[in-house]
Amino acid sequence: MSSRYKTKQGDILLDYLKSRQGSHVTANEICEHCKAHGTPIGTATVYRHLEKMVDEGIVNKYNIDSNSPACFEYIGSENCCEEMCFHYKCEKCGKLVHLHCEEFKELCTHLKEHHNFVINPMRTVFYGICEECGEREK
Amino acid sequence: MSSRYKTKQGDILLDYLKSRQGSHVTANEICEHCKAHGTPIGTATVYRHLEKMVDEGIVNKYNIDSNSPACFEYIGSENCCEEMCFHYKCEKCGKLVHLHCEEFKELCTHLKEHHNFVINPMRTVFYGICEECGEREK
DNA sequence: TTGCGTGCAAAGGTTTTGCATGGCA
DNA sequence: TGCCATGCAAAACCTTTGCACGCAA
Repeated sequence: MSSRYKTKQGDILLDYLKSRQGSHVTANEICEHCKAHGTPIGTATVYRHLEKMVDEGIVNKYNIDSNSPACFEYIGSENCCEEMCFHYKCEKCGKLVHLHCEEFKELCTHLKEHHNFVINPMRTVFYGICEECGEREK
Repeated sequence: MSSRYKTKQGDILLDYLKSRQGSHVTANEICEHCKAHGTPIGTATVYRHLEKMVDEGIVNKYNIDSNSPACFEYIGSENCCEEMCFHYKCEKCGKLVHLHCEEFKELCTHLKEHHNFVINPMRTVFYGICEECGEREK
């Protein structure tokens, strides 16, 4: 955490998120995990930390369905930002893939020039079906 | 509606959704509209119809943010997929904008050809800062 | 000591559900 | 007549907020 104060709860949360890197977690799952490990953390605290991390760009938040809880995923701080990478997530297997691609850069430029929209690559995720899952369905 | 019974409420809802084709509406907006037009329809009824229409595939449902209401959009029975529309959402003001754009189609093609990823435009939302909010910050 | 972090409980907002009533066929 | 649709109110859920207390620096 790059919060002002370093706290036990912040450390635990960050560690847990890191340990789950590559998959996603709900706020409730985090709470359950902490409780099960003898260090319960209040829901509000969990949400407050998650929000902060999302702002910092080290965690992504996905809203899959308005009725199911949001999913969070640790993505770290070093990769991406200036590199203009983006992510796509497979709706079938849940795999999250990082891509560096000129084509995406072009789209960003286009959005900016023609639609005056400055994209935030950290938060934008493409949903769809990945190669493996596509093959499997044939 | 292709429900079992044809009802006044079903007709009104479908008509309204059709009249808003190309944009999206929340359940609450629908309720307000109906109330304002002298034919109030219960929230539960609105949701029940929307759910049915989504199942039938004539309406799309977008979940932008876990805290804001879901958006619904009439797409009819045939078009959608070839239209390749997409959405972008402003992180500042929360505005959701709906675009039909060739550039996006190209990105989809590219992702498919070079990365073997078949994008789902229904679910993909671009996040960033819109024109107005960008201006305001200068 | 200062002021952020925490946790509880309550609030806020969206969506679903139970149930009695109304309306279509 | 039989059964689905409706609407109200309440429930269910996720998430945020208010507030008093605890803890880091």
